[in-house]
Amino acid sequence: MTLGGAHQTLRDEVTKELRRRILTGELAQGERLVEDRLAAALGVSRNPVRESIRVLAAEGFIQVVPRLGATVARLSAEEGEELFDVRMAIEGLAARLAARKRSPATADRLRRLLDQAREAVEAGRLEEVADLNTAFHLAVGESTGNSYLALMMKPMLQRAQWVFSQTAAARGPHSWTEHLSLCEAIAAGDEDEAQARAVAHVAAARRSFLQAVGRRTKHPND
Amino acid sequence: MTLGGAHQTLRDEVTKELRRRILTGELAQGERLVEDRLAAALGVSRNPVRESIRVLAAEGFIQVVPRLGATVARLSAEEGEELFDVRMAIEGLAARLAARKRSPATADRLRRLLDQAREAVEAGRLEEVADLNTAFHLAVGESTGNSYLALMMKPMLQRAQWVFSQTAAARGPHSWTEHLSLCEAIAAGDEDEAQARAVAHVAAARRSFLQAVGRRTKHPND
DNA sequence: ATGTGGCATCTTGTATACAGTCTCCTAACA
DNA sequence: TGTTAGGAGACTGTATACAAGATGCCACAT
Repeated sequence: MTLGGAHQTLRDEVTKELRRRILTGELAQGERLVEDRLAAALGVSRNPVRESIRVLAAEGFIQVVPRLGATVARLSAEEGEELFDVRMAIEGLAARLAARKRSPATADRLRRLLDQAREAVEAGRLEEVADLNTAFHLAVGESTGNSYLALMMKPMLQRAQWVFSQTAAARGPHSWTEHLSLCEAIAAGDEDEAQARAVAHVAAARRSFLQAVGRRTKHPND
Repeated sequence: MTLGGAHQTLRDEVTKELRRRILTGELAQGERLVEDRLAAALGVSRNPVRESIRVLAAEGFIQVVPRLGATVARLSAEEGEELFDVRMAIEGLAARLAARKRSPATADRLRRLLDQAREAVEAGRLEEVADLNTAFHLAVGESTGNSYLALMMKPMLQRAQWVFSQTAAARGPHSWTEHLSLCEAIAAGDEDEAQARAVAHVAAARRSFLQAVGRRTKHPND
């Protein structure tokens, strides 16, 4: 098949590939996903494609209308902005719980991800930077030991990555500094500070987003 | 087929039916889900069953191990308790945003759901009570106008329903009173109060849960 | 010119078939 | 008695086939 590398199941490979294409914009918002064509393009049968579509629909990347077919979901500016409200609540909680449950292994893992991200930035590997950014946020969620939190954060963070890639809203070195300070607060076990820094980080991301889409928030008092 | 009623697609019917069986405990934790047998039992082919399994796996109800098969997820007491942390964050946010965006239609809808729940309680229709409880919480999420919030809340609330059904932790009339006061705070547009009441409601639910599983929380300072 | 009915085509939904892998039992051997 | 090789059965992964609904175009009528 066209998909490279060692794989477990075609279904998983297809899911990853479709998700990647959506995140990078290779598959545009609203684009129709015809099972036959996707299957042929990926060199698989329709079955793995169909199962992938269900998964990505559950994650909110694809909209399915029975009998009519699947399309890449559309992402309005409002929907993009709304996501930040959810992120602040969830990632604030995640940072707090991660700080509460701090361990050297966790701190190491977070710092290592930040190192990798810095390297990727210096090498100009943009797509990898975005992936590592998401991985860092997810690692915070996983280090809480709260399995459902981690489970729900994964699609949320991927969606956040999508929001940024779709609006061409990039964040500069500020983001890295914010990650680092969050990491240290977690390592220090300072729950309040960790939550505050996570919330501030997401709020800063929202400002970048709003600037990119050229709108003002209607609720500046958040 | 065995599944009654008018349906759009078998896939959706199967998903609903499997979810229902998991929520009611008809399908027990850890129980193996053999595609062939499920398909035969529901009178459909394996394809709709497989697609359903992917959806329910994404929702966290089913665990899938490639080449080994699918099982109903296991829910430890710890995982049950952890869910309440997420719920407090998310439902607190939902209540706040619902209050901010209040409308007569929203208030009507919430009150109507509470009425139905009261009727179901009086008629002793337990399963319906649980469904209406979930529906109320979801309606709060939907009335925020934040589509992603509503999307992520749905599986979360279904999981919460599962947690309660699995631990035989029922809540008495307190729950109804708490819903009512939350409803009024939202209708009044009092953001702080709405959030506080939602958080308090979930916290009360957690106490019921902990009492049912006979454990003490390790973090009474939340 | 315009609206409408019907047919051809495309696409999804569902079922069936086949292949590969995992499990478990059995039996032979140390 | 314990251990391991082998093989039968069971189940998942993937592909293909068929059924049915949706779309769009064209001819025909007005």
